[in-house]
Amino acid sequence: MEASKKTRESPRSAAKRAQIHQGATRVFLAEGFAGATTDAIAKAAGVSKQTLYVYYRSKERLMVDVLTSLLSRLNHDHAVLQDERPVDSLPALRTTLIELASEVLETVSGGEYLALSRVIIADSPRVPEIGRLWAQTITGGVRLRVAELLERAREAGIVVVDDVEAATRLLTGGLLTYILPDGIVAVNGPVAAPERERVERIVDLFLRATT
Amino acid sequence: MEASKKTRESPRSAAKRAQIHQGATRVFLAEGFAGATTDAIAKAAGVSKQTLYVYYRSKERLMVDVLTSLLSRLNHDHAVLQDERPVDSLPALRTTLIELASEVLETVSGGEYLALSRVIIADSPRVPEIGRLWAQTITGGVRLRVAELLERAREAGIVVVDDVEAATRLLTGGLLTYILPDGIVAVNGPVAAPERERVERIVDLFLRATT
DNA sequence: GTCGAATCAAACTGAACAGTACGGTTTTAT
DNA sequence: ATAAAACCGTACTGTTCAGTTTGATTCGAC
Repeated sequence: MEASKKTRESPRSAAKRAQIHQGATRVFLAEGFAGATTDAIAKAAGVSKQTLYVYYRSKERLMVDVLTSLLSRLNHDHAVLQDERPVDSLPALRTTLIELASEVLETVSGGEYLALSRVIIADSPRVPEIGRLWAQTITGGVRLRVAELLERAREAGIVVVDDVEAATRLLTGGLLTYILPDGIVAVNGPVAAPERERVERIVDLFLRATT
Repeated sequence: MEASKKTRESPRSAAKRAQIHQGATRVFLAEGFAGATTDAIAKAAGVSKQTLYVYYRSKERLMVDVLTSLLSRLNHDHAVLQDERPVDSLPALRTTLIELASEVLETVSGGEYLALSRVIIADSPRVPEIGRLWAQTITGGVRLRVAELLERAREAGIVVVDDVEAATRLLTGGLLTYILPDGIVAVNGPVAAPERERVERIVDLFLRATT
């Protein structure tokens, strides 16, 4: 038996809260902030509107919570952004970069990431901190990661780069063009991620500039 | 029915229409579609709401008109996208690419382009043709242009590129990272365009991969 | 000056929607 | 079994806003 006292705080049951969160995620991604009505969210979550307002004080709070979780989840899904990877030989660096690129492009070309980005960009004037978080999350994270890999490879004498920042921009930007200017407005489902071979060609081209 | 009489067409005076158009542009860029009220637009244009609805049948029509004009204007401002440029020597190619990059980055980092992009991205689910137009307008246009320049340079034996598309993506993407993932959510005015020297470094790095 | 077209200001209509109130039903703990 | 807590559905409130109506005023041609 638990001796926990029933403190009357906002969350009564974590499961219910998750259920609302989940329904709201679907509706916000599909409709954006303005387009998502609280009635629709309640219905999608299988919950009465009343209950929704017990768990979340306002529609805006709910959305910030939903977007933040989504960003955090998308970020943590990327082992390649966290794990140690070998860069101690040119083939190793090449493999690492290709893996990183493929994995990230996979995520970023999914309908979920694109829809999320659309919502965040639209509302960034109103909720600027979410905008900043978004910019840091995948694209920014990848840039940091690539910069770090290149730096290590340079110290190991594998590559020659006098301007790590420029090199990083070149590679990450080159990869993301497949998604970002185009996919963001391609509304009909996810956009096609470039095939592995194409990614390899870009990485190889990039490596020609650094050796 | 008599086809005689005077057909009451939408525009009565081109000047008034332009006046409304101009006011609406300001308000839409600042507030987005949802945030812009027709009252605010009428006020900004110095026109009564009544008159506004004489010239435009709905708020949506007005916005499509405004966005389309903006895109077209931004596009035609770029001489470097239209004019013939020399690529018959490596220094000439280099200069051409740097000029192209600088000019485009100048436009694209301006608050107007970023605000416009935000609005279009937000509403692309509702008005997909504007989204497509946007993707083709500057970023897409630059990509076509760079591809063409590289192709010509390759035929002239100036550079070695076995995959023009990959090379194009690498360069344009590398340049646009300065703006696109970051600037789009940086709401406080325009974002800093990279200085000339930085642009030169990216172009030089890119050229190392193609020679 | 006169007449009609264009414009203006302000009030109105109807719909959408965030958030609340309320009365009834289910769940959970004891 | 019982009561409290959580939940449900529906209806209500107040507000915002696109688009319309009204009725008055200005402008331009003749």
